[in-house]
Amino acid sequence: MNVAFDQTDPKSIESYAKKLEGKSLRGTLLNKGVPVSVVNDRDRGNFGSLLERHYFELPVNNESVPDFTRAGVELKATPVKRLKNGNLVSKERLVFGMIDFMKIHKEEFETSAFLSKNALVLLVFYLHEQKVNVLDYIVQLARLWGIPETDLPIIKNDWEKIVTKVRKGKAHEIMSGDTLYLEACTKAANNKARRPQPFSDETAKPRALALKARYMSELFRQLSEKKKWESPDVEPIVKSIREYSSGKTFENIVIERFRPFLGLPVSEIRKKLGLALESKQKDEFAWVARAILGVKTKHIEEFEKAGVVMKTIQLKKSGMPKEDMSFPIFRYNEIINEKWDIAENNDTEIEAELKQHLEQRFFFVVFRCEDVCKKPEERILEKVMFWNMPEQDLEDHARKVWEETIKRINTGKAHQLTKKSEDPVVHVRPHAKNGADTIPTPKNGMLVKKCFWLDKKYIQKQVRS
DNA sequence: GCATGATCATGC
DNA sequence: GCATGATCATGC
Repeated sequence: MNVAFDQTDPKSIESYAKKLEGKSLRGTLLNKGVPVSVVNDRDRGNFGSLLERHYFELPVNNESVPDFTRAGVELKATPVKRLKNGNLVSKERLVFGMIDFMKIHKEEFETSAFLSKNALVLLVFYLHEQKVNVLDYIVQLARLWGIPETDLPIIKNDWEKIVTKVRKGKAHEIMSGDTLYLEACTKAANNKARRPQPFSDETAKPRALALKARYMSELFRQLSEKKKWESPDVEPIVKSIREYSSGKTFENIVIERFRPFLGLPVSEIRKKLGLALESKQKDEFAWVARAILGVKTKHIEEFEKAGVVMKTIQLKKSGMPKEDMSFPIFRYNEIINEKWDIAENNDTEIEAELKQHLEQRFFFVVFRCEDVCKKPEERILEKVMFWNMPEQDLEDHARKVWEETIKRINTGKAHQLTKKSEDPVVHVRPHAKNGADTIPTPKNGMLVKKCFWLDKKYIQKQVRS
C-alpha cells in the first residue's frame, strides 16, 4: 500500500508527481528504496513504465479504466526535446488507446471510451536527450490536465471526423491530416499490418487516437509559462466558445470570417477593417488575412496547436499562381541521414523534414489579379480553403523526389537535383541570399542553399477543386 | 511563355 | 546572421 499520496485524490497525486520536477528517476527511485538491480534492468528504454511501476507503484493496467482508478486519473509520460534555438518542444504525439474500428462506430463522443478514460490526465513531461540513459532524463513538468473548454469543440469534431470515416466504410482512408488537434495516427509493429473494419471489405492500417505533437508543444509552452499575461504574440481566432453553437466547426468559423470579404479588392478590405490603406510589407497579404480572422498577432493559436500553415497564394488573371511554393532550405549533410518512415519510439532515426512539412494541414488564402498584377491593393480576395496533400502525391512525388535528392547528393551530383521538368509536383531549386550563400555538401564542396518547391501548376489544380 | 537560377525585404 | 516569404532576371 502506498502512503505517499492519496489514491482517491487527484490533487494529492499531482503533488506527489510534482516532486519529480527538475529531477531524474535514478536518484528518486534509489531514494525510495527501489533496488538498483530493478531500476537498472527492468523496463529499460521506457520512461513511462518505470514511472508507473516504481514511482507510483501502480499495477499493470491495460484496461479501459484510468491508471489511478479510484481517482479517475490517467497517467501519461511524454518527452520533450530541445531545438537548436534552445526552445523545448514536444518530441512526439501523445498516444491514447488503439481505435477499435468494430466498436467505435457505435459510440458517441460524450460517452466514448476515449473521453471516459482520459477525462483527467496526469501529464509528466520529461526532457529526452540523445545518448542519455532513460533513468537520467529530467522531468520538466508534472500537471493534471483535462481537455480545456476552448479546445473541446475542435477535439470533438476531430473525433467525429475519424468516426464518420469508419461509419462510411472508409477507415482505410483515414489520415492524420484530416483533423486538427486529435489525430488517428498509424500504430503498428510493421507497415503491412491491417485490421478489418465494419462497413467495408477493405482492411485498414491499425490506428490510435493521439494528440498531435504540435498540440502537445503548445500545451507544454502554455503550462510552463509562469506569467500568462506576458504570453508571446499568439492570439486565438475563436474568442468565445459560444461561437461553436449550432454545431459550427472551427473550419466553418474560419471560412465564415472570410465570406463578407470574398470578391473584394484588398484596398476595399483594408477600408472595411480600418487598416492603413497601403503596406510595403512583403507579407502584407498574410496580415490582411490575419486581420480578417480578427487576430492582431503574427501567430494564431488554433493554427499553432493544429500545425495549420497559412499560405497566401497570388493568382494571375489566368488562374495560374504567380509563383511556385517554397519550403525551408535543407542541409545537404543532414538530409542524407533522414528516413521517410521511422519506427516508433526510435531515438536514432530522423524523420524527413519534407514529409513533416507536407503532412501538415494548409490554409490557403487565394488572391487574384484582375488585370496586370502590378498594384497589390487591386488584387481580389478570391477564395480560402483548407488543404492537405493527398497521400498518393506524398508517396509518388514528394517521397520519390526526396529519395532522388539523397541519392544524387550521395553520388556527387548535389549540383544537379530534381528539376521542375522532372516532376510535376515537387522540385528542387536554390533559395539563398545570393550565389555566395552556400553550405557544405558531402561530395561537391560548398553549394548554394536549396529547398523543395511545390509546382505552381500543381497548386493551381489543388486550388481549383 | 516557361524553366531555371538567383535575389530581395523583413523580422527575429 | 539567418530563415522565410516573396519575387525577379535570363535565356531557351
